[in-house]
Amino acid sequence: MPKIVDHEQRRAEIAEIAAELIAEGGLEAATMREIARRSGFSKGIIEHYFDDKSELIDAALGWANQQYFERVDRATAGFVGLNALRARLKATVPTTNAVRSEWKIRLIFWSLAAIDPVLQKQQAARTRIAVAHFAEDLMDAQARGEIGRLASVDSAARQVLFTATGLSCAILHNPRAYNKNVVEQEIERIVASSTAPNQ
Amino acid sequence: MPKIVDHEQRRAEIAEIAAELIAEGGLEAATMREIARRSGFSKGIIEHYFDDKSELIDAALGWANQQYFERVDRATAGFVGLNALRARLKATVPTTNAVRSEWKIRLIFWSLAAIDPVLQKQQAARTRIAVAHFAEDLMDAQARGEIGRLASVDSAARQVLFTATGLSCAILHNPRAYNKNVVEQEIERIVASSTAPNQ
Amino acid sequence: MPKIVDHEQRRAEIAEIAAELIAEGGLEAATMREIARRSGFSKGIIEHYFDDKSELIDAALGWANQQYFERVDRATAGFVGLNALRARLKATVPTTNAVRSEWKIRLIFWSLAAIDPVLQKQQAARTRIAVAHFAEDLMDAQARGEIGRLASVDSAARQVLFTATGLSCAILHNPRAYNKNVVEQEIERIVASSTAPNQ
Amino acid sequence: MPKIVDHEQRRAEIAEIAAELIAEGGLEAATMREIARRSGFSKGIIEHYFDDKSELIDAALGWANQQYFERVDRATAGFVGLNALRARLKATVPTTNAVRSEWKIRLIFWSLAAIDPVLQKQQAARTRIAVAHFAEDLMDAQARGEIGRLASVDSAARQVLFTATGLSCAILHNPRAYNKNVVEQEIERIVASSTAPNQ
DNA sequence: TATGAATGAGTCTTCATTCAT
DNA sequence: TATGAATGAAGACTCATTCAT
Repeated sequence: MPKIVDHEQRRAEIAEIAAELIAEGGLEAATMREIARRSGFSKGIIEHYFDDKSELIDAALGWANQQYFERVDRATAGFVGLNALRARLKATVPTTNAVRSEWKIRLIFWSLAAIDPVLQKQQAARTRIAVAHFAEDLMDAQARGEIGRLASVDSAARQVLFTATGLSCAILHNPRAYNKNVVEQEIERIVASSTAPNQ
Repeated sequence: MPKIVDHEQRRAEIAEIAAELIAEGGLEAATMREIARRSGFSKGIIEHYFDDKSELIDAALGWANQQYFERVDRATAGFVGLNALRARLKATVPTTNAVRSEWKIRLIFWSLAAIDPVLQKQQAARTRIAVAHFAEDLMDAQARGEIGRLASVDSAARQVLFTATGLSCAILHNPRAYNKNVVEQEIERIVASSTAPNQ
Repeated sequence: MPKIVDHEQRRAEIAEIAAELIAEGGLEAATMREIARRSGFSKGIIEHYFDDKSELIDAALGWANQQYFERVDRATAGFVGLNALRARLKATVPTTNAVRSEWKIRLIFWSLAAIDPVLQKQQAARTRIAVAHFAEDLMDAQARGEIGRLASVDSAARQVLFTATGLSCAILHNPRAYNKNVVEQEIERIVASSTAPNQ
Repeated sequence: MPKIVDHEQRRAEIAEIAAELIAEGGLEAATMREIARRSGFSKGIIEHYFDDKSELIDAALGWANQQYFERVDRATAGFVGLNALRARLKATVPTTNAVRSEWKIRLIFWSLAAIDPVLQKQQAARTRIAVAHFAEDLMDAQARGEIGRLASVDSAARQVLFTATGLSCAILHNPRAYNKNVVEQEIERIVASSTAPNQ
């Protein structure tokens, strides 16, 4: 009779610790040894749940991304159109430590994806999903008459994503320059600029 | 008298090789051994030019950044206002292999900077310089009457940078989706959106 | 369950080998590689037992010192007063290869301690212990009437230690000049001189 | 016409710097690089004066020893008998930084000599010379009637050397416990004990 | 399921030494 | 006489991975 352990939950637990370590000290800091130490498991047990280190890293990055989508879902719940867009942006941009960690991991993932074609495809897919979410908000806004007719919703959505990405990177490297007010203004600018009539 | 070698040039030579390796395989690929191998020098000689690996990595990142500024300078030479802005954006976005490499390195640097406060300051400074360049273009455009009066040149310049950043990341992870035409359209969109009258 | 190994014993085993190497060829000879080779273990396993090389060296020095105290305890067992003092001195002075090795290590440790304040404290403490043992012998001798009343037992004990130290260094560097008889005479001189009535 | 440089003086200059480095950080600290750096000469020039590193180390140790004898000569000049003995001891024991450095180097040399037969012979010779000097003082003291007839001058001289050696090591590792007064008492004790009538 | 002992490749770094100029 | 460029061996250390128990 085997001891009952939820395999998936255990994997997630380990992946989360790996993600934490990555956020704290980069990929190099996430050694099997340290993951084992911090999780309280032995080195062997981790190998039991993850064949490989790369598999573990994948899981850590996946975990971080899942956190992102769950958080955005919570943040946008109950909102539609421009308000949903605002909430989505607010939940995306690194203003809290949790989101900062997320962005650290994301940048690391991006730099890996810039090299590895497999990760590149994953990333392209994620970008598509993110654009789709922004597009949905914009279409709702259009439908509700909050904004005028956009020449291309998709194009506007991409602009939102791009600008939010650049803003997030800037915040990440200069958090002090971006307090709550400044960030809100920047978000308003993104919303206004992407939904301007002639776009 | 010792063999005559231009110390600085030799440093740049090695830094370039390191930058190449980083662009090809990430920081991990840039081992002293591989740098030595590819440069044709022995391992020891690299220590002669760089006290430390971190010093070498710094030099590699610095080299990449210098390449960027030199390239942008060449690209914008002879242009003013919106045309300079267009040229600057075109030279920034990763449409050639050289610029792709640059962006790979930049992302790695950013992910390091997200963790290391010293690099963070460097990056914040670079962001300021980049914004200043975009702002200059916009002010010229204003002065020449190419665009209307901007509420805030600095704000518009930041928007340009942010969007260009996001666009560049997207191109990096999905180069096929961004052929010459698409990229040009995106650049036009950035220009139009940041200089729209109500901004 | 993992392979069962007595962690402490294994540490002692490795420390002993390190001590041997140090005695044979100085600190420089005690490389991790050589310790691994001679112990029959791989290089990596030594890290498993010692975080650091300095920790390993500490252990080696500690091992040597422990050997010393155990040997002296055995040598003085059953003796009291002057006879204990004689036995203690005899067991201290490098007349056998084992004790020679011990003194080699001791000198290396002393030269390290001359530079490193932490080791200096350790050494000062060891000196105090050694003096205390000699003092005990002298007090017993006094109590038993073997010798007259000493002006200062502690002072006499220090003199014993100092002279024995100098003698040991001399023997170490000129073993041929100090055969069994000569050494015994020297020991007698130390005993006589430190317990002379007017001291 | 070659540049005029006093070969021997230059050697001594370099040897002194090496000795300094050894006293500060042990043998390991005396790298060719650091010696070159601190002396202001290039690495190559040092090789010009010393074929080998070991030759340089020898010179450094020799320099330190020479300093010792010169200093003792100065200290004992004008003194005879017991006063010369006292002055000699005072000049031997590490109460100043210069002498401390000397003892640090001496201990390092001793630990090398414990391993290397060649150095061992050198050291044995030095010991003989030191004993001879102490013996001379004692014979003068005898001749002048300062002390009674010694059973063996040589034996007493050796005792002086041994005790002074042990005392010096103790001071080296616990300088605070040995202020000027304590050291003078210890020296008096050495003199008294080695010249006691029944010795 | 779980442990941690053991391995060995690989990393950066330091160093004495050689040699062209 | 003098420089410092260049070499290559050797050092400590880290790490993912394997495996006996």
